[in-house]
Amino acid sequence: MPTLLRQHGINPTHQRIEIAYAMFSSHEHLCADQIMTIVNSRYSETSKATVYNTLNLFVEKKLIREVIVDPSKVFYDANTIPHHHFYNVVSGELTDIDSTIEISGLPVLPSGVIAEGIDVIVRIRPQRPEIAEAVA
Amino acid sequence: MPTLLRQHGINPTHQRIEIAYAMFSSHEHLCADQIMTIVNSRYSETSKATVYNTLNLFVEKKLIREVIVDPSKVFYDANTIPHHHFYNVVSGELTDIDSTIEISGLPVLPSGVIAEGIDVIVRIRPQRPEIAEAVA
DNA sequence: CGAAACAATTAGACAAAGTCCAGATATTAG
DNA sequence: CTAATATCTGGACTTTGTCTAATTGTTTCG
Repeated sequence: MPTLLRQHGINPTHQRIEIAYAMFSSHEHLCADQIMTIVNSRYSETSKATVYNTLNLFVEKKLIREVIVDPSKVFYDANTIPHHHFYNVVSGELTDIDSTIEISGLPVLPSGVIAEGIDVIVRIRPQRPEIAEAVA
Repeated sequence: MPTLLRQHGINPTHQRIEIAYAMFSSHEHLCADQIMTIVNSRYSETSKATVYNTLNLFVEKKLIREVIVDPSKVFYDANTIPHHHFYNVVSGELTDIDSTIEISGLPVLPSGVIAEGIDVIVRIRPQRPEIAEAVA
């Protein structure tokens, strides 16, 4: 893990290793708050500021990426290989789409800008939302 | 405008008409805060709570739709015809993609869920970000 | 070794978006 | 007119995230 951080130009400190470990061992999409809980679950203490700083640093260094689908919080994805997502608008659950999606008909970019990436989000909801809501 | 609201099952009150008017006369993507400014720019007073309640009501009644691209605020789109967006990650600007985009290779949905819609977001950034940042 | 110099972390104050609530106002029905 | 219902309001509150100033940790190098 320290090697992985160094490969991305990140000085591997204790807290950064813990946070990277949390990100890469969970194969879910976590938000800052969840990371903070995981990292502080044993006994150690990593501050909120450090969790946020570190996640932003990881994004900047392209170790992980942000997924913006929930109006109230950012998800982080340890998988930086281009792929897309299902987002359950009722439960807030975010999952990977495994198949390869082809997009055609993309327009020419406005001049002066370059593309940074394409996000495809398939918004889904339970067939019987009452049930899903009752469970939650 | 009252007719449009009624067609969507919305009781047209003074505030709701003002907010709908703001949404439909601007051909940009506005956020709650901007709507509030517009609606209160003349002399009238519409409270924050009403702006948020009304926008949520409009979304629920499918008069407008939410666009989630910015980690800190929700944009609203008066155009409910399926279409996709450019999002300038540096300036925060959100614009429509005019061309028709075809998506193939979509997976089967997980069982028990139905699709609500598909969002394609092409994230863009200025070629020389330093300049764009300096301007902003 | 020990003292600068620099990097990273921390607690807590702060900011912004959005929700909630209890009371005040409108509106409608009869 | 009055009761019932719908809507609106200010302000307190919550949540996510940022900022800052002080502290701690780590290098460097004489």
